[in-house]
Amino acid sequence: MGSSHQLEPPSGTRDFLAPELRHRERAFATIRDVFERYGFGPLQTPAFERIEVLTGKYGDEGDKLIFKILRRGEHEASGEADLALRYDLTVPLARVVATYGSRLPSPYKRYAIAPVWRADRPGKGRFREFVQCDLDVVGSTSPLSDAETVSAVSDALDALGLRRYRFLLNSRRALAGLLESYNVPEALGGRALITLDKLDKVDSAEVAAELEQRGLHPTTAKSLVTDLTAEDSVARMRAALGGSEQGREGLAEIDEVLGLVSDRIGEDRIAFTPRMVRGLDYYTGIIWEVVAADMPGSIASGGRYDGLVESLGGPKLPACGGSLGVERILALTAGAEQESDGLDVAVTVIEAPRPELLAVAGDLRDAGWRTGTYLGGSGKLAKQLRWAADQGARFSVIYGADERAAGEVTIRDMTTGEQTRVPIHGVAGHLGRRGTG
RNA sequence: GUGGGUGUAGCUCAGUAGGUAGAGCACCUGGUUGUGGUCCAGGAAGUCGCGGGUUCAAGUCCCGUCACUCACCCCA
Repeated sequence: MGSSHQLEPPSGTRDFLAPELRHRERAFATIRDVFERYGFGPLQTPAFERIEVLTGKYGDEGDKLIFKILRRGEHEASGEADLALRYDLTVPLARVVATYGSRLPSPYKRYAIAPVWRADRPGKGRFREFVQCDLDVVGSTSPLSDAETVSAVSDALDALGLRRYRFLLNSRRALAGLLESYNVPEALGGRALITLDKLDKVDSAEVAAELEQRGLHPTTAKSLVTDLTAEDSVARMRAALGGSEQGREGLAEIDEVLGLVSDRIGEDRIAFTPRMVRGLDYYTGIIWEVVAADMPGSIASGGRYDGLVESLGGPKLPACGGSLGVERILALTAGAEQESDGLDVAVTVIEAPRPELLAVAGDLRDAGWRTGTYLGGSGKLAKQLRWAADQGARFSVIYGADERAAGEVTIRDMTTGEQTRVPIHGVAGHLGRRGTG
């Protein structure tokens, strides 16, 4: 009845009813199992943090997207915020490491599956409240830690049944080297990289124009765009990066990670992608993201952030990690395996409710069958069978005057319509255990 | 945050030159007093997103607002 939108959840947030929630929780459990198998342990932190912990970590754009919480009490009138909802799970992790330092195992490998909030404009596959599945290694500079996070994310995607995805691999150092090789002034570097990131969506001439508009020399802009879009762009990049110290370091770390994970996750599933740029300011080395067919944006991402813990006042510890965007992954796997949300067995109630019905239902439940009794107000069997069918029940139990007199119940197979009379205490025995046929 | 589109019954939508609303599906009841998924008959359901304006009269025109949506921005 056409009432107001006021009662709907705020835009960019959702209510989850049973079928969808089950699907989600199953996915979370799958991911958690993979992470545990890699030896990561769980961590839970508060939904909100002191605001100064969050600001300045995500870049200017990112800061605008932080949900702020106003001060309360006598300071309320000031309109200032002193707390904010977490924007991701990585910064809270860095805060934990800064707080507990040496009391944590080293390296510290942790995962977290929890909601984060962004004051973003919602859109397709884009929410203001969504769950991230993060895993990170703090305290290791070994390329193995980069490789293992990539590998774990890949395993998780496989376990979720995702097929068509690819890792794009790059390095902040390689990007810095790239800018150096092409003589892009440092001040323009950041914006130039973001512009380059558009190359897969936008026409290359437009990208070149935008680069010029940002202050690059026309010749620089053109050669950058040409080299990045050429057939042999990877070869051209490798050549260009060879001319700079940072470029060589970047290439080396990229090759090292590629060499470590290619066998495990498949060579065709990961590639050095010179134009791939990640927005978050805190990355310092390897960066990667996962793209999937039929989904704009990325479904997972990560990288190395060696300076973040220290910037929060903690020890100078290297770190790397990654995060899966389950919301987007769930959108891809939804419907693929539609779980029946209802009942296995529906127990009808023709006469007044009787204890035998609960006994039969109890036996079935003990045997693992998801069993429901009719709780509606109709005494008509037709209606109750319809209810049973709506619930997706494979069997219905019918218990009326006839059956009661004989000490039996009728079991109706809802797909074939076949009916059998069995002794009232033999129902579970007749159907067996759930799943064993 | 910027620009475009949409907003009519639970869902998908129609609504012709402004004259206070329609279809399909779903739902409910009955045909079948103990048998669902077919069929037939009937029924219920909308202050036409919200607020204001023009008009004798607005779902229809104008302004505002909110929501959703597409592109940009950014991201999972």
